[in-house]
Amino acid sequence: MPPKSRAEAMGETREKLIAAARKAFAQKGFSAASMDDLTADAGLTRGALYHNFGDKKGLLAAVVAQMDGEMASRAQAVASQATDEWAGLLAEGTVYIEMALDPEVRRIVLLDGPAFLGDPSQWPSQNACLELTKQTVGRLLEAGRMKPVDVEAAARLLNGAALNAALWVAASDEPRSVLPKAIEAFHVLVSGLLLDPGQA
Amino acid sequence: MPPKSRAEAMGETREKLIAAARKAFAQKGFSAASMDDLTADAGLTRGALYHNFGDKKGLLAAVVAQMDGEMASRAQAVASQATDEWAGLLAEGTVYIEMALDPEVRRIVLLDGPAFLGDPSQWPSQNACLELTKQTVGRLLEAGRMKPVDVEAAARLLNGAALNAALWVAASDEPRSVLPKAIEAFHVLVSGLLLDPGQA
DNA sequence: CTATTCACATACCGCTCGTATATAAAAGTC
DNA sequence: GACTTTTATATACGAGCGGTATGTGAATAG
Repeated sequence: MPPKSRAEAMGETREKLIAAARKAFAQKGFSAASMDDLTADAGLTRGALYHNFGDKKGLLAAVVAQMDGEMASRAQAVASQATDEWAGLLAEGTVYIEMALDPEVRRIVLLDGPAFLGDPSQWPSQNACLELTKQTVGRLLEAGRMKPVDVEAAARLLNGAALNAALWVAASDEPRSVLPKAIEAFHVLVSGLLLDPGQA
Repeated sequence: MPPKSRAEAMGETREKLIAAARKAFAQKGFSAASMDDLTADAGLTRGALYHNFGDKKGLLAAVVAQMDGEMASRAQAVASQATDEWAGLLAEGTVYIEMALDPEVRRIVLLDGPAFLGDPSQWPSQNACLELTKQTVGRLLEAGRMKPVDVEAAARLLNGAALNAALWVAASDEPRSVLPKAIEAFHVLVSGLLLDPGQA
């Protein structure tokens, strides 16, 4: 094994810290997670953390960016397998709801992220999930299949509805029985955007 | 002025602390707000706070309960003036969006509340806003004007969409020009729940 | 009038984040 | 290849935080 170059060694520590932070933030929440414990868990100290991410919020931003990217690519993979654009939008929303059942996603991306980093539209990661939904909505509008609405407004409402549905499902006593209700209600709600109900 | 009874004196300190907390939480956010500063601002010390609310989260819960109640009563007042139930639901959602433009509401009820107290459906305050929407949806379902969906699911999705729309509006560069877009998109989306589009 | 309760203040402790400093290894230079 | 510089990480320190344990004086009860 050749000696690691400086750049790739630093990349590894960044990955280790982000992985440890993901676990700690998901388990204890952002504000209750200790940076001493977190860095020790990664075999490092706070020195590495401050050098790489500036401060605690910088680390959160990096974690959120990573998870947001993962979520978006998964959503895109699902949507691309749909038969048409409209089915793709429905599938995209559905998979957002399902992904938000993961406690890690819920706590970090949906709760602590907005509370400590501000609105997702201003995140450094550019919020890949929201961008993806905007593109899908834009294509549907161009195809003349949707009522004329503002693209960004529609995307925000769709994401908001999906994510809130997921929070509800996750907090319920029997998530597995509540999930289909949430998905069905989401589909009904989204149908309001459809221009010609006969096409649905 | 007669000497204050013990009970009403305690009520006054509770009110003073809640008022000071509302201001502090809105300005600095829950986690950054200092309980020493906050209580001193109310002319008290942390002793009063721990005696009345148990801990910092207890104070947040009390603040959220108060604000949630205020929002629900305002929404009910607006909805009750609508011509029919359907218009009432639309008006209710619209006023939620508008209320969420208040920075105090946004920060405390929409961001810090869920992050530190968990899902709104489990708040001690019982979440009056959500309850109100559920009742409205329930009446529309009984009247046969809505597609058959789960009441709670529909209410959660509607609130989620409205609140997320508000977060988007508030974070935008020109809230005043974006607000009507959000409201219109909300109305279009909600129309998906309507059974007979001709009635809208 | 005495005894008790209790609402609030004070004192203290462990822990946390951020910074300032130290160190050792890689990278650059000739 | 030796010397200097850069820099990625570790260490040390201080200010401030929340929570608890304890003190205190006024309102209540008998």
